[in-house]
Amino acid sequence: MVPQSDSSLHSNVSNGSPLVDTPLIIHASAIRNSYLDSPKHDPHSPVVGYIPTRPSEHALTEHSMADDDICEAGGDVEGDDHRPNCPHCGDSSGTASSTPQNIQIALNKNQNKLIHLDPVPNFEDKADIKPWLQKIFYPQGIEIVIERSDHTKVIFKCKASKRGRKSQLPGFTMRHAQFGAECNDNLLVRDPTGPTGPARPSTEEGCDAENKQKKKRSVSRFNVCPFRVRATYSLKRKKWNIVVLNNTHSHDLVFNPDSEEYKKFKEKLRIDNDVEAIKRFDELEYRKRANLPIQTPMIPCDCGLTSEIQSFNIVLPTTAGADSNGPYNIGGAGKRTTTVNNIMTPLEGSSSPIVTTGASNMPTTNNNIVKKRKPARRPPPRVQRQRETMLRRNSERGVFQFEDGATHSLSSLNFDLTTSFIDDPIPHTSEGHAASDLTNTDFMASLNAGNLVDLNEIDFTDIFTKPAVQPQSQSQSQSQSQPPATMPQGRPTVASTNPLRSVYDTLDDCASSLLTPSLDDSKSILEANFMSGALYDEFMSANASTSEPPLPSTQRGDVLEQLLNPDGSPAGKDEPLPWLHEF
Amino acid sequence: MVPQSDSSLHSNVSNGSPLVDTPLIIHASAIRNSYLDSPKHDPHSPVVGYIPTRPSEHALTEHSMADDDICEAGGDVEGDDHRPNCPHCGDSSGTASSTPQNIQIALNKNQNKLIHLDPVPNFEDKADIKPWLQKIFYPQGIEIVIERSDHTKVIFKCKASKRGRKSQLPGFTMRHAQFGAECNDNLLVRDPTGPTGPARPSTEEGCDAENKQKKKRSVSRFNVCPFRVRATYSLKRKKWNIVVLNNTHSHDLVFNPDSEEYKKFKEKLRIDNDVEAIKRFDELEYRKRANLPIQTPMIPCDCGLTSEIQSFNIVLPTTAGADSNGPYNIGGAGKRTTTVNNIMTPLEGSSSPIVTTGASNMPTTNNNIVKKRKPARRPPPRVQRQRETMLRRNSERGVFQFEDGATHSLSSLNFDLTTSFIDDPIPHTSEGHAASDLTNTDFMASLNAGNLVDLNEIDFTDIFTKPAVQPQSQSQSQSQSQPPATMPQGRPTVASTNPLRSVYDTLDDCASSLLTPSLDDSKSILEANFMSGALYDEFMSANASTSEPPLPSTQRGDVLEQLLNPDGSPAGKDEPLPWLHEF
DNA sequence: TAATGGGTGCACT
DNA sequence: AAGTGCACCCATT
Ligand SMILES: [Zn+2]
Ligand SMILES: [Zn+2]
Repeated sequence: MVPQSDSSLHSNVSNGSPLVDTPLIIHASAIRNSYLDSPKHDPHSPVVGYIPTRPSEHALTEHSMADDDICEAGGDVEGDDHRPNCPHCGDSSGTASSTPQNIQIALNKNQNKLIHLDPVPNFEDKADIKPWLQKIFYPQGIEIVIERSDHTKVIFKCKASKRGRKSQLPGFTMRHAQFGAECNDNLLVRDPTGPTGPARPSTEEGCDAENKQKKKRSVSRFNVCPFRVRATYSLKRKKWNIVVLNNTHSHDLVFNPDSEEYKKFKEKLRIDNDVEAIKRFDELEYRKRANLPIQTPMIPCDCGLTSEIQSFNIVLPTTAGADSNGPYNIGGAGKRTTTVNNIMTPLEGSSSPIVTTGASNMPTTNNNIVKKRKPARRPPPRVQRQRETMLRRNSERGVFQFEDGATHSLSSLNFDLTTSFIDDPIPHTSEGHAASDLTNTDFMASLNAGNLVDLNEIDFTDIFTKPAVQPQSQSQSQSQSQPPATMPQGRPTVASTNPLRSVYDTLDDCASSLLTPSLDDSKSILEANFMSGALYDEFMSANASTSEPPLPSTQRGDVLEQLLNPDGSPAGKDEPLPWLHEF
Repeated sequence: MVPQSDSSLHSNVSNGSPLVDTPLIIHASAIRNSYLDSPKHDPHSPVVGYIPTRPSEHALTEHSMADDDICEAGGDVEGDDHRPNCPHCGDSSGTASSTPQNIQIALNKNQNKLIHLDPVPNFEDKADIKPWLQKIFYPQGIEIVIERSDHTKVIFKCKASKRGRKSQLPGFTMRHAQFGAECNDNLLVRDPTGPTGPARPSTEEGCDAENKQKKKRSVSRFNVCPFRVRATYSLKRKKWNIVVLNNTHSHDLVFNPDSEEYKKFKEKLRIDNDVEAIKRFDELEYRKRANLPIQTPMIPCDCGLTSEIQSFNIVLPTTAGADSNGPYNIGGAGKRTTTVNNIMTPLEGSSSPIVTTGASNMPTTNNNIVKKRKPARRPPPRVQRQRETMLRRNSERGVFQFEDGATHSLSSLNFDLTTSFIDDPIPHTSEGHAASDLTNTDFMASLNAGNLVDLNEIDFTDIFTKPAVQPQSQSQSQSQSQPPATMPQGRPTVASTNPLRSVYDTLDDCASSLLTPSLDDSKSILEANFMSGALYDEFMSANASTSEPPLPSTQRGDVLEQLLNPDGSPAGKDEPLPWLHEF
């Protein structure tokens, strides 16, 4: 039934955050996998535009022409007729390709914020997805857990933060103060997020002002973070598709190398002999343990608008339609929003409306930019094979692209532990948790100077594929000398602090539903990405402000060399890596 | 901290239903297991009195004297000093026995409604507990699921009802209408019960009156039923203890033989060759499938106050302290309360106070009765062995005892499917779901005529014990000719419709937190108990009003006979049992 | 410590 | 953004 479907859709879009989000375009990063394999997710769900990558070898030929298309999102407002023909959108016909006007339609509708991680490995096992995602999100300070899964779907979300008092973790644990009793009865009402945790309402004990200070109120801290990663398996395409649903967090992003989950993850890397990843994470761990405010650069964006990614840190005010009735803790976030918005955009944390429709607010010039950029970014089909390897690499870096064509990492990482970890779902009225002033424009801008091309990245795709698939991957990894397809060919990296204010505004709109509180300025804001190591080198050498020495050459050995000489890399993760001491 | 403990306690008592409940005394039914093994539950939680059974072979000798004691509940109001010395209450000293004044103290406090299922099998495997409980609760229309478990604890609760439209179950499924959009935003706030389900708030779509009639609002129906069964393993005693926490339901009790869980349960019975149980459930199934308004008699009470068990069906109004802030859906239940109370006690669904303190309302005579009965019911330690078998039997019948000494089944069962199944946690303002008028006083009263002694009950304890333990059980089952210890020795069954109004009132108080809505009078009210078959026979023959023919003799063959001749019983559960046609 | 309470990962349905 | 059954946890006392 249409009403059924529509209402269903609304529950996700309008209810959750009825805000109008600008469509996001993932940076079609690397991989041999055909985007044609992406599963059709809920046709009623708004689909974001994306830049498809090269079709895989088994890709349907009729889809190869979609190479330059943009799978734009169909808003649920008008209906679902204007479904794009993008395979991501579930179009199995594969005959019609998305047209520019489709993009316009998509942009002009209320759309959810979905980020397609298009080229993903051909996971043979559902269990391979999580490690792959962990590689991407751990460096971003995001610990993912499975919210739900079945044969054809895995929903990831942020791990619930440990509530209450001091965590059991030894060293510094970002465990924050157990938030005082905030009388936010509405919180749980608004937060249906946690599918597992019981919604412990703030009962009388919780809200009656100065009741027992300890507030034993079994603070069932509902997991309110709206961030989701949805992996769906398309039986038709026989491929997993991964989409970031809400690139938004109700908490700080903190990499915690002490978490049990991370240890398991790390152990798996060792078992898989994933030396490159091990190195990367050893680096991360060292920085973390040394409490070094080292800033891992975020994945630079080829559009030169990297700094705009900061808008992701903006907590938008509750927007029209959602206000405090949304399923998410919009109301609570609204308070933080004020703080955050003061940083990026002085929206005054109003539960309003500045955000109407992302696309509508977006100047057409931006749209045009998107459209214009796509072709430029997309090499002709004949370079397909070469690009695939590079695309995969970037994919593993967690590189994504906005509609403006900018590639950004999904989130920022706060390495500094001094920050009171805001895992408190209860919206403190600017309790200080959301202390904020992201005056790191310089930092972000400096990232633009980084060289985006990394020829020494190891291909991690094989890790998640069964040995049988590895030969293919191996051969692909040989073609590392090719620049990543994510890099606009011949298109110069635009170093801009705020050259495209219109785009900036667009991003703000896009982040209308973001809850991520601002990061304390006292802490270092880090944009880390799991495969940013080499990029980091480039960045460090190119960016004097951070003045970080380049990583040792071991970081960039070619694939075979590293695979054959796994011990050549500093695998000891608990002892400071020599080359890390330089930081 | 006392305040800490108190608040914790209140969250269960005062918050959930701050009503003052009269302590419940389980009918120390059969089993060889020593009551000494019962775990000490939260010392701050009100403990109900109980009649301990014989200590087991490994029972501490110093506890055998507690045989005639009553483990009374210590209210959390005054503190926890007056802890009874009952092993159930966690008193490991075992030296001092509960005194009558202890009972008085307990009765005079606000107490939780805890029902100890004292003699339970010595489960060797945690997984054996659920089937054992299923035997007890399935016939009562209660499908239990595990809410949480670990090595030392299993918490059961009612299975969440299937929400939304027609269930997938073939025949009649008591799935009711997907409750219309009741704007009960508070509901979820008040219902922290479900530890697993997300609290889907009634968002704007849910409450904005006539929004899409379908109300797709992914009706996350929080599982609001407060009913809990807690099985805890005492490392000290090396024994499992089982307690019914809230003998209260936010829904009708309907036996659904079509549920998958039930089928599994039934299959397990077959695997275990539990012919007697299979027969019992075949009978239940037949009645259900035939939609026969056959009334399975509730377990008669030896105190002659069986009809008072009906108070369990009373939904008490939200009481002082809890009102709508309780963790449970008290507010919603309050509305139903009106309906229900109109039946049993015209409390006018007020959130009030007729109920103050169960004990205080209870005449001391009742307390005296309890005290007096204990000795009479408790044979001297020397008959210990013999009684254990019988005790176990009654235990498996789910026989419980109130402080008044009456033994009741825990709940009533509504077999009639025409009833709109009230699994809607959202409190309808007397939407008709809680249609009610329990004018079955005659029926209930007639139950008192039933013969309580059942010498033909099979001992099911073996079923849940490993084969290694079976020999013991087998030998025990030989002593069936012994009357169950639960039967007052020489004490006549008191047939009373309402002879003890004071006790009746007490029971009302006791049920102050009950949420179970009234049953439609148009449906048959059934008090079923899994081992009630033989009792049923007695009842049928003794009670002309129901005029049910006695069950075939196969129902009462002795243990060995049935075990050796499992095929002799009508195991075909899908075909009507011949002897059931008579109903 | 044992006991008792609760959060939450996550797959089953 | 399936809901929930269930267990592995953790926290408190
Ligand atoms: Zn998050
Ligand atoms: Zn229930």
